Amino acid sequence: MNLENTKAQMRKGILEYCILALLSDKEAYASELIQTLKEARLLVVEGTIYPLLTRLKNDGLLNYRWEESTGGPPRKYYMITPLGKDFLKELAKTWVQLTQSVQKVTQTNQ
Amino acid sequence: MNLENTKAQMRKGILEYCILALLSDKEAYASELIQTLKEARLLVVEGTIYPLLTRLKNDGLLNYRWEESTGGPPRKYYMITPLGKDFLKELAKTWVQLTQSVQKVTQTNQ
DNA sequence: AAAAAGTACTATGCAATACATGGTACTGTT
DNA sequence: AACAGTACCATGTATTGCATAGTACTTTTT
Repeated sequence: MNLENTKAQMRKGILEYCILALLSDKEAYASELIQTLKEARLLVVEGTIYPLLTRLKNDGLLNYRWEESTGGPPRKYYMITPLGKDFLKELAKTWVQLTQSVQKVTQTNQ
Repeated sequence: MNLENTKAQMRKGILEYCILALLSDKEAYASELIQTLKEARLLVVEGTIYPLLTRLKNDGLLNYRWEESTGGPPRKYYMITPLGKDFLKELAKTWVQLTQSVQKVTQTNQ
């Protein structure tokens, strides 16, 4: 049992929600998302985010377009789809309910 | 991509926290924990909780004692250890930080 | 001009975990 | 004796975060 591992487990399933939320605000490419999440102390790495974006795109929650970069290779800018917005709404509800449940269960002690 | 699946993913890693929190309040056996979590709308099933309790026990965060039941087979009452309490404190911190991060990332939209 | 460094995307494999499923064992009721 | 209810346990599967390694393009350094 290791704390870092448990932290990683807690992050599971939340990334989808965070990424959809960020992209519902404005489109972005992968490295940009990593940077934003890092600033919010949500550590994410390339090996996590690229497969996740591909998954979300394959499921019709995201789309992307290529854009040339001033330096470096072209970027894939991801944007949320209407289906993605619907899904985001559900995830937001789920998240609120989950935090309430955890609150309820953990409040008795300390 | 399926909402129920994503909900399950969100629950991941939170169960450990919830169970330690419940057991820090008072000892309990598996079916009792399932019932309590159910009442908090945190759905858990046997196949999830038994391996989890065993894992926490093997890692020294929990202990148990057998107790005869008035009806049915004897029960394993689990209780938290000092190490478990330390771990719980860390998990509580982690959870607070995580919810803050999610808040930060998801607040811009809607 | 060639080499190095930086940026961005992609592919593969592993480990951890929630859950489905099926099974064992004990008690009390019919 | 058969059945239902309670409680615990074992095995296999799917999903997912992450480590690792690799490709491709551009700019800077030598």
